[in-house]
Amino acid sequence: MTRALTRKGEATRARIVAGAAAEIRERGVDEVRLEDVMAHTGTSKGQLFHYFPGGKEDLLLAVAQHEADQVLTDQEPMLSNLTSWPAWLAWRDRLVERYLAQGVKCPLNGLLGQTGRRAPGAQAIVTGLMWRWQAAITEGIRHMQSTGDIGPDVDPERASAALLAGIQGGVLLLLSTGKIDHLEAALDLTIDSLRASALVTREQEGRDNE
Amino acid sequence: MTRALTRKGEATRARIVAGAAAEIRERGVDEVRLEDVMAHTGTSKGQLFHYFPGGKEDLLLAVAQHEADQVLTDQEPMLSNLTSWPAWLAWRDRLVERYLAQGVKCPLNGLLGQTGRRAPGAQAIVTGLMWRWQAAITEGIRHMQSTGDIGPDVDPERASAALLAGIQGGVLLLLSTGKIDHLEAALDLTIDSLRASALVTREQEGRDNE
DNA sequence: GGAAAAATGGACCGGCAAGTCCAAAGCCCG
DNA sequence: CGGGCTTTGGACTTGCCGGTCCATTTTTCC
Repeated sequence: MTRALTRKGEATRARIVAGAAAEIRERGVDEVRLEDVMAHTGTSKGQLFHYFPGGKEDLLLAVAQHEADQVLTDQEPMLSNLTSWPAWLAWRDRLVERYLAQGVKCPLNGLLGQTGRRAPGAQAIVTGLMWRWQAAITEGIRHMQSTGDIGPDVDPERASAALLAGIQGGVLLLLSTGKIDHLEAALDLTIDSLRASALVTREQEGRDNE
Repeated sequence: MTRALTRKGEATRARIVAGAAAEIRERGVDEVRLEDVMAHTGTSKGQLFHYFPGGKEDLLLAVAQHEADQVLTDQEPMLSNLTSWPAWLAWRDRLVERYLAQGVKCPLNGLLGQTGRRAPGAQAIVTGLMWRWQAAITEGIRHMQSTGDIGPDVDPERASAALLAGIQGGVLLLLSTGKIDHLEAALDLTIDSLRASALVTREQEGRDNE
């Protein structure tokens, strides 16, 4: 049922999504007019509604999915290999670098809370993104626990929840203040505290051996 | 220059701001029509433009200021008295309680990033809010340092930046997932790590005395 | 090579909501 | 009490923009 797209159609559809995404990053979700997308991608209104029968909302959904996936791929291969402290730091640096470059243009920014309530699908996409993101971090913490680099008292779910919150808040503060400091502080302090969890354990072990 | 408002005018203006704020909390910024505000506050279009010559944007600005102030007053008197660990916990509880109650309706949510770029004033209001918020936390940390409840190695600016990021991210994740867990985790783990900073210092002192 | 399906272009419609305007009413103060 | 201000009501204008529709061209596939 799904397919009736020729190769050309596929390409056009992809061009529209990419162009719309760029436009949204530039201007913001609710500033983008279908007309802008048409101009930016060299397409006509007929095409837009051909490929996205649900109109704007439909297109927005596709863009959101596209961008959500992008967020995670941008963190690879670091995010999936949080297996040593240098790897964690590399991941941290990638995040900072990425968001510094992105600056104030957050494509998914508009999809939260009420803004996203009108499009339940968009909400779901963001939720899914957060879920996958946190799962990857949890995985990393578990691995570090297995090697003794993170103390066994740390609750991986809770710790990853806190770390993800720090990241999201850091980005949000970057958006509103233009400063990267909050993101850096949140990452560094949270990661440091994970490292400390192992040290404390080791100290205790050391003491036990005395 | 500022005043040409009679008492009645003042009251009407306040009624409009309060009503618009309520409407925005309920429906979201970009879903609210001037007409809704009129209906909700029993006013006419003439009045709206009389009190807010700049139209919708002008009104939105007033509402934003109103809500930003509210965010901080809601945390008082705890926020200004972070002078003992019980006080910190009380503040933490207040935050959780407040955002749990607010749930998914964040009035300032829409003002960030691109959405707020069209209204530079709104951006400034949010930035100001964040700045004041962080300053209060910094103050609390400094005080705890002065009593030895937080280690001297902690950088108050950096720590408060991280904590604020955790809070913002926690609220954002509450908005998108409906779960309060992230906010709680961020608050608890960050505060715990502040407590730990004092313990480490004490341990070191203890060892120095050995 | 030709029919069916997909892709494209763009004119047109319709509704919605912000903002304008002015006339009428009410309030303040000498 | 009366003139000039503020306040109020609401009809009207206006532009915008999403969505519809159909005619034309291109592709696909037998």
